[in-house]
Amino acid sequence: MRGVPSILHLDMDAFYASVEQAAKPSLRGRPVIVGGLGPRGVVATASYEARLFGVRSAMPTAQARRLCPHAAYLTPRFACYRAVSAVVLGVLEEISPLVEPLSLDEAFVDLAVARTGRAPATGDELRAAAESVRARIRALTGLTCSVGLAGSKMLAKIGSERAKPDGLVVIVPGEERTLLTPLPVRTLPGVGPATEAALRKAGIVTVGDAARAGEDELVRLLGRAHGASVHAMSLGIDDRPVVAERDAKSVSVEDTFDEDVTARPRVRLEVDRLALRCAERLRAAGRSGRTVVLKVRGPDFTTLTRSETLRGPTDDPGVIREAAARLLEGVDTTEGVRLLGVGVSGLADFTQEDLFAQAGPAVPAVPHGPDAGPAAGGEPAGGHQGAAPAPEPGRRWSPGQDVTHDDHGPGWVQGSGLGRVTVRFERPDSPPGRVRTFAERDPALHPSQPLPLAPKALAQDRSAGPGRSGPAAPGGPPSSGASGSAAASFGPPGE
DNA sequence: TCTGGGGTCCTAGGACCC
DNA sequence: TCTGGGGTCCTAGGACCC
Repeated sequence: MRGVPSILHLDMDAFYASVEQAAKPSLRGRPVIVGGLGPRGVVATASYEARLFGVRSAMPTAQARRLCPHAAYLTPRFACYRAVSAVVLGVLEEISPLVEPLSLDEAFVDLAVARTGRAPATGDELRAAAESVRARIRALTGLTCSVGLAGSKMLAKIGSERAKPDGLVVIVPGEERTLLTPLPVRTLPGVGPATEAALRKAGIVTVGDAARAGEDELVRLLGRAHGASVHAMSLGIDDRPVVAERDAKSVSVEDTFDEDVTARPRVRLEVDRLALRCAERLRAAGRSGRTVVLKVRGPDFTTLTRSETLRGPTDDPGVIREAAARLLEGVDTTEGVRLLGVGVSGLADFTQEDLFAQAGPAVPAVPHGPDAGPAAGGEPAGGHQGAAPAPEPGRRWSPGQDVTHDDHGPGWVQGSGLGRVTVRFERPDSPPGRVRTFAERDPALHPSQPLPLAPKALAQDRSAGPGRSGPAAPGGPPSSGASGSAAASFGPPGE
């Protein structure tokens, strides 16, 4: 808790959808939905135009299609979102060394620590710093964001929520309780559907109710840590510091199949693939871990996990694959599986080279008792039963994907099927483009890299300086570093 | 209309050790 | 012969977040 609102929470507005609209001129002002497009996909982000039809994040895409059939439905392009996110983080890091990213589109910043010179100290200076951040992000990316300023993380986040879209809300220290009291308990971080239901049963509906209930009662209802935390938050007490650089503690990959997979050999094959993908990610991150986790979700959506801790950390694909395979032998999949996942936790900073330590489990392997492998015998050796193949990255044309045609230049895939692909030829800085249709195997059509957003805005920013950053912006001179790295970071290929 | 993928943190029970 | 408490590690599950 601080006497000045020096914690900033920034949230990009409808981030994935807004990036798509910035990259694809024909989609501006239209409903855009980014997410999984398969039969079991869900919405990741809906543009504000799509929200008018009731489409929300986490909604099944099939439901979104009924609510808003005329929207553009696009597959996420994470390489592009990561590049834009890097530009945004660059802006934040210009003003403070203490930046804590929460995801590609959200971050906390501690404004009490300056990158250069004196940190903004008064309410007016803090507000000016926040407005300059918003203006700079807009200039560099063309995108809008919402910002909350408060004396704690919780309130800064509540502030940015209330600022949406494209606004700034300052929560003045001293007014926290008045603001919080009437809000639904669900507003507090850590209160989800289950906690909300448990509290409602006890007659606790608002933040004020929770504060009045007292810590002992909340601990009784929610358990030690959770109860104490909800109680403190309900009083506006939140001393969590902004923490930069947090090392990942686990790495995992998972796939939901278009149809449940029942054939045991196919289940084993998918677990193998996932284990190899997981090892790749681990190695790419330069990490290794001791505990291998297998995740299995059945047709009824119940999920189980099985884990095994090795004697030493590993990033060896073979070791991870064998551990995952051992774990699978202890799981009955005769009813079929909806999802499989493989993860590694207990991450170490270094890669252990000791092969002996990697060779086996730390505890005796899964006992080969009566319940060790229930399905092993009666498995129909059958074929693949129509289940869709695992996603093949990059093989098929997917809606939203960047492409280049030898004659027509850069564009993006609007749709495909029946041996044909439709492509719209436009760029972030062009007028809305035309659509052309090709054979799926047309040798002149190639997957390509995302183009940088708003190059005009970038050029303008370089020649004229930051348009609205105001007098004596505390972030120091507009660095060309952010825009330079912006362009550079569009280089590396996505998957 | 059934419900993605990547994470984090907490709880609880049993094993094992002192 | 019976009884005890604390600490750590491992496993499994669940809630929550974006």
